[in-house]
Order: sequence, then C-alpha cells, then structure tokens
Amino acid sequence: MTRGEDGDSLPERNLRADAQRNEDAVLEAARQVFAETGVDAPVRDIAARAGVGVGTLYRRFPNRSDLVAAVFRREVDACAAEAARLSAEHPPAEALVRWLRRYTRFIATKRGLAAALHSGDPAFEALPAYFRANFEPVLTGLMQAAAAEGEIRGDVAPYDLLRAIGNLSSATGADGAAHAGSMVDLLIDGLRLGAASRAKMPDR
Amino acid sequence: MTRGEDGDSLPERNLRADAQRNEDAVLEAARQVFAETGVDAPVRDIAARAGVGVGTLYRRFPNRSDLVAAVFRREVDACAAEAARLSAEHPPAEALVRWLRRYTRFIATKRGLAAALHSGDPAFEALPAYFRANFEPVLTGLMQAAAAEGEIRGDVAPYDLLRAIGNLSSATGADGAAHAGSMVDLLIDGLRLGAASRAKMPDR
DNA sequence: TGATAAATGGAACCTTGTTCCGTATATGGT
DNA sequence: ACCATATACGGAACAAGGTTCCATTTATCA
Repeated sequence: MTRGEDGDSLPERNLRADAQRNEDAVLEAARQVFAETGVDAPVRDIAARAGVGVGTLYRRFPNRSDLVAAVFRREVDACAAEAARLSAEHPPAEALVRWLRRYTRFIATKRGLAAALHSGDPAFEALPAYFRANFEPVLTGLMQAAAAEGEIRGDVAPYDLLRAIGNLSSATGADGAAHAGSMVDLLIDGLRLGAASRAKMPDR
Repeated sequence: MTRGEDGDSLPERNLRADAQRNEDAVLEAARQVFAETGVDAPVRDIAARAGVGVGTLYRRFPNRSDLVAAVFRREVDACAAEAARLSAEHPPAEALVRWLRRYTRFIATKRGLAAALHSGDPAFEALPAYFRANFEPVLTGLMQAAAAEGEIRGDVAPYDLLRAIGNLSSATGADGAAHAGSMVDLLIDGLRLGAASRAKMPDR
C-alpha cells in the first residue's frame, strides 16, 4: 500500500519538453475541432490538426473521452478566469454582461457534450461538479458586485442563471448562435429591468 | 406539391408476408437485445437474434436509430395499452399501482436511451412528444379514477409522476432494478398516505 | 405452373477507436 | 561536445460497428 514516490500529487511533471509541447498542441487542436465539428469529431482529425500521430495523442489521453474531458476542464478554467480580468477592467454591470456573453460562447462550443454527459462514461462523471464548482462562485461574485450598485435585481440564483443560459443555447441547436445570443440578451435585460422597475412595481 | 398516391397515410401496406414476418421478428429481437445490453447493442446481434441478415434489417430500418425509435414507440404503445386492461380487471387504486410498476419496468429497459435522446439524431426528435402524448392521458385516467374513490391524493400532476419515476429508475443505473423498485414503492405509498392523512393534517 | 416483382442474406466497405512497435530525439552525465 | 538511454513519436495494423450492394431466393398472381 506504500508508494515510493512522494511528490506525485501533481498529475504531470518531469515531462520531456517535446511531450509538453505536443500535449498543448493536442488540447488546442481538440478545442478547435470540437468547436467546429462537435465532440464527436474523429481522433485522427484532432491528431492531424495538432501535427502529431494518433499514438502520441493516446499516450497522453488513454481514450477519447479523457481528451474530451480535459478540453472541457481547460475551457471551464479559461472562461472562469476571464471573470477576474473583466471585473478589473469594467464597472460591475458591464463586467457581468460581458462575462455572460463569454459564457454563452463557451456553451455554444459544447455541441454534443450534453449527450456525452449522459453516456455513463466514467471520464465524464466529474464534469458537472467541476462545471458548477468553477462557475457558480464566479458568477455569484459578478452578480453581487452588480447588485450592490443597484444595477441588477438581487433575487436571481446564479446557478439558475447558468442553467438557464445553458438550456437556451443548447435548445436552439444547429442553426443559430445568433438566436441563442438574442435570447440571452433578453435574459440580461430582464436582470436589469428587475432592478430598474423594482421601486415602481408591486411584488410580481 | 401534389402527391399521386392517395392511400399512403399508413406507413406500410402491401407488404409481402415474409417481409412482415421478418419485420416483427426484428422488432422483437431488438426489444430483447436492447433490454439486455442497452440501446448500444450492435445491429448484427439484433439481426442474428431475429434470424435475418443485416440487409433485411436495413431494408426496413434505413439506419440504426430508426430501429431504436421504432422499438421505443412499440414499447410505449404496449405499456400504455396495458392501462385499459388493468383498469378493467382491478379496482382503481390497484390498477394504478400495477400500472406504475409496469411503467417502472418499461423505464428499466431504457438503459442508454437518455443519452441517445440528446444526441441530436433526427430519428429521436419526436420521441419525447410521443412519450408524453401516450403516457400522460393514460396515467391521468388512472389517477383520476383512484382519486375519485379517495384512494390517493389528487394534487399530484401525472406528468410529474412520470418524470419522477423516470429519474429514480435511471439514477440508480446499473445495479438495482430492485433498488429502483423500492423507491417507486415509496412514491406510491406517498400518493396513498396523502389521501389517508389529509383529514388529520393541516396544509403542509 | 411459370413469370416476375419483392425480399433476402451476408460478404465487403468505410469510418472510427485503440494498440503496437520500430524509429527518432531530448536529456543528463562525462 | 558526445554518448547512452529512457522517453516520446508516428503511423501502420487491428477490431468493431454501421451501411451498402447485388447475386440468389421466394412469394404472389395470372
């Protein structure tokens, strides 16, 4: 039960330079291909775009779903990280709106992921928790900042909003990122209207 | 825009006797195989079990998903049809309970279907509507009859109950039809308890 | 009982995930 | 700088599954 190595808590270290380079290339290629073709894109296509052989890809990601999950996590990280930048560069309400648009774009690249999530593949089991653990605090922060300035209403649960946008964007499906976008704008307007009209309107 | 043939509203007629026989065999084989292995079972297996070649199968179901959808519809029909029989042979409350158990069994054979539903395949698009259009009226009838006799509470929406059972059964996943079954029994008890204790308890 | 349209079966093909292994190269010690 | 060698690479080869094709068989009907 004992393990000789003591520092293996970080998933990958002592990686040869070319190996690290290739891993990055694969993740970036996969991100692009998944965004263009959906998560069902063939592994060969991704390897080709990354300029590596499939063997190299499989050395790092023992199977397809591991790669999909890794790309997903990476994109969650990137999207969540942007909140800090937006908060620093814009007033709260604008930061919130910009981030919600960014999040909408994130969702839009997830074609086919919903099906994968329900496939029972172990590689995907942790993703919903990862999603929530990263996005909920971020959006909570943005919304509280905007609400504190009276720019939006304060009675909307951040997680509900995350889900609502997710549903809106995936429901429209193939045709329109445009359509989804305008629906999301509607939601955002709703957030604001609630704050603006609160003084005038009764409960409902 | 005019169509010459006037009687093509029924999907298949003038089918040669052996063709009809084979279609039935394929559907029945698919039902069994899907129940045993899940909807991801290979087409070859189904053809083999039906005692036909894959060509025969594909002649009737141009692709895999058409077969899956056809089996699904057929099982919805069978399950819904049983409500009438149960109502005729049993008092309302018992008919309801028996049907809910039957419905639970129906759900249990749907391993993997949830993922397929979200896959975007056009063959599956109409299935949720078909599901609801067939089951909701049936369960509404059963529940109203039981409620009319005071056997169950009357404030549960049939569709909610359908969904609840669906979620319960799919959530337990691989191991236990037994576990799912006992959870469903709990639901059913809840339905009854609501009616029995209504006189004693206040609003909530 | 033929003539003929309908139906059959399963080999063959294509795409896609995954494995394997001979070859190439980064790296650390000398 | 150079070598020894553990690491990593590429892509051919394999397996599995969906789908197509067509030579052969069979139901049907006059």
